[in-house]
Amino acid sequence: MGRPPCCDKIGIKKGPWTPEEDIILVSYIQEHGPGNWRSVPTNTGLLRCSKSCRLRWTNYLRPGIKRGNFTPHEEGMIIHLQALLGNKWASIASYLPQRTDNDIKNYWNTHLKKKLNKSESEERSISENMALQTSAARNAINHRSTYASSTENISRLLEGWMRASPKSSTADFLDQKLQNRTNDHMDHHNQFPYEQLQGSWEEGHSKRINGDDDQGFGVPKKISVNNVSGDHEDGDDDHDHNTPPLTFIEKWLLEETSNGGQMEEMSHLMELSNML
DNA sequence: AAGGGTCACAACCGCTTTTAG
DNA sequence: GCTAAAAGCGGTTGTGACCCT
Repeated sequence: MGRPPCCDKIGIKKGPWTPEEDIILVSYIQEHGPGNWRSVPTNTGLLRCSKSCRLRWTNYLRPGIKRGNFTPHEEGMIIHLQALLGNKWASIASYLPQRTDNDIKNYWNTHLKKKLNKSESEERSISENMALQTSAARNAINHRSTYASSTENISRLLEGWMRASPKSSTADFLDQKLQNRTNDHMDHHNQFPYEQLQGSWEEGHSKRINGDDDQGFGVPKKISVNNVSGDHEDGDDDHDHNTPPLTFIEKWLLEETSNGGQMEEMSHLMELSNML
């Protein structure tokens, strides 16, 4: 038959995680690595279901997560990607490696949706006067162009994003937290393998970006069909080693930045994305 | 200062897909 | 190949913080 049940539902704790629970979970993952979530509650004694442990790790405790305000660049990326991919938050998050899908989803629901609705209605009132086309695709394109022309030096930001070592605020925070709370127990700077965890995670991300991961996200793969050929054959070995090749969307963002608009190309892209 | 409204975000719920037995 | 649990994902909710009157 199937697998044994992961955890019985009786006695499962719900609600916000306490710092103590966080420490237990992080310590366990430090030792055993992420994965095999079924065994986490049993082995740690946490009164949480495996699902809750996984979510807590991926959305909050995982190293490399950037918290706090979204940069205009990130905001623009999300708007772009949402217009292209829809509410595929996990796929969108794969292009923003320091943000979680949950974070992006929350930011979209609380900030960007309202923002776009507002500007959309403003645009609609203008377009009524000017008798412009008001198809959703064109609206989306206009939003993107506004974004692109208003953000400063996106290509630099993107480059920074691609190269940034996610020595994260989360890691620092946890380091600090662990140090504060369990000062007597361990030497965190030596024992906490953030670099290892980050490394494996980055590798995974890089694979996804490159489309090498057979079990990776479907959407970027689809997009890679349209990928500009020659990305990998540009001959810059250092680039290949240090930064993943640019995907279709990343290239597009860079090009848009340098060319401030490209409405026709965008229309074409929207048509393409609608076909996918 | 107090109370009501709004916002932001962590966490949960439920559905779908993947995988182990 | 089938079944059932694990894992993944998107939608929704609960709650604390903040703002306004």
